[in-house]
Amino acid sequence: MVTLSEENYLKAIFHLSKQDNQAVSTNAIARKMETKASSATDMIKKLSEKDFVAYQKYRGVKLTNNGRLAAASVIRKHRLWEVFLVDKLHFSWDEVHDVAEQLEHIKSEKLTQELDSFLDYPTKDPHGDPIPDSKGKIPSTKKLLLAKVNQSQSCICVGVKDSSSEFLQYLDKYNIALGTNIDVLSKESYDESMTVKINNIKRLISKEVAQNLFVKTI
Amino acid sequence: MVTLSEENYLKAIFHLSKQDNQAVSTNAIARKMETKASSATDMIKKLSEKDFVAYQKYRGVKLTNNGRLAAASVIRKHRLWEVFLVDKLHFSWDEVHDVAEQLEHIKSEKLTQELDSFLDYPTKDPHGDPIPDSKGKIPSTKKLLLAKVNQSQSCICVGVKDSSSEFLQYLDKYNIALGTNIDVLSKESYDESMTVKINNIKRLISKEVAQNLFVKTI
DNA sequence: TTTATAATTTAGACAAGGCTAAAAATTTAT
DNA sequence: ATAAATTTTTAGCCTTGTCTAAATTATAAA
Repeated sequence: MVTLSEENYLKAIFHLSKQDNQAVSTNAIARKMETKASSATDMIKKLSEKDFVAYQKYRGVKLTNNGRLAAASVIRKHRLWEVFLVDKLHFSWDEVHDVAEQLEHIKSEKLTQELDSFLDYPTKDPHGDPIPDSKGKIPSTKKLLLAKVNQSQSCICVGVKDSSSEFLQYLDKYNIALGTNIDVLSKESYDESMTVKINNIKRLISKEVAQNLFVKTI
Repeated sequence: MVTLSEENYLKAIFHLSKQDNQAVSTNAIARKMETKASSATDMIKKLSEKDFVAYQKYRGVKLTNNGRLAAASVIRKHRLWEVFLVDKLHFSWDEVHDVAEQLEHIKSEKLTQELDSFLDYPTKDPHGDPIPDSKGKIPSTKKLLLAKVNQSQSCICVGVKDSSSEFLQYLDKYNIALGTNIDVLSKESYDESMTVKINNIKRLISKEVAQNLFVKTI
């Protein structure tokens, strides 16, 4: 049995630890939940008690496998309901959040499954965020080389193909790091170079660079 | 602002006071809510405080207009969701209750309206119960003469056609009053009399009586 | 019309979640 | 390496909704 409040905390922790399941600080959780650090500490103890998080005093928390599944389940429901509201009930994408925030806590395995089927197994919610499957697996937007990204598409840097220090230093020099947003403005067919915008600054990227940088589109 | 628990109590009171908005006892409420009389008393005070019920110590409660509207809104949502579950998500009529019990508390006027429209403005839920409209009005199952009720149907006494004192005295004598439950066991075609069960006692009702008693089926 | 029984309310306690203020641990800066 | 600043935890209190036990009021029976 997981309470409504616990579900909300799990969701918050999940979103904060996003990428590599890093430890999340008490303050970060409190900030996200719009509550006080002392309240967050109290809840962290409960979640730890129930084996949803691994907790060490003053060291923050990490989701356990258990906790990750519980969080994914709530997020799955939230996003499925968003699809329902937009696709079937004429809600606009900016109206769905508050209602989905309530609907995500409805407990019924059958309901979730049938809703998923009714909506024809969507993989993204109206905001483009991926919908976890019934096993809690999130269809990660798969990475591709920057060179493959189309004109006027945006993407986020997620890795490198060439991991030589020369290349990494090059990236560093031009402020390209994991998570950096890159807008592809135009592509030159002659030399396969591209003009991009990074941190609001236009740059020219050569074929060599574009073919060694992994991104995911957004 | 009405809490989840308050909504459940309002619903219980509404169902208990059904017909003519009679006063409902603390014990009856506690029984329906599967809780203790002392807890019911506590909640009754809160509901009274918020003007959802008129309360006199030791005398039970009646819903105020306010309370009736709030209760009807919850029941409306409950029944609309039941229709949704059965019509769109392949639930059977006996699986819907627990889920609808959760969904009925979702707060969003737009959601309710759009759901109503999506379902094509149903007037009855899958169990045949009427769905209150957006103003809280319940399409009352219209009354009919007892003589018209079919075999093995149950109904509730709601009025008389003949209001002579002779007839009323007759009804009194056999414990038939407003709200009395009548099960029609069988009908005799020869003289149009019927065998009914009232308060667990079998009785024969003549054509004359059956044609002067209004009931509604349940 | 008293008395016994049943219904209702009050008093005091508890768990869940949250808050404030103060103490303790960790980081950062000198 | 300390001192100062920040983060985190603890302690104690509050509210909601619930419970048990005891007191009070209503109702039914003799």
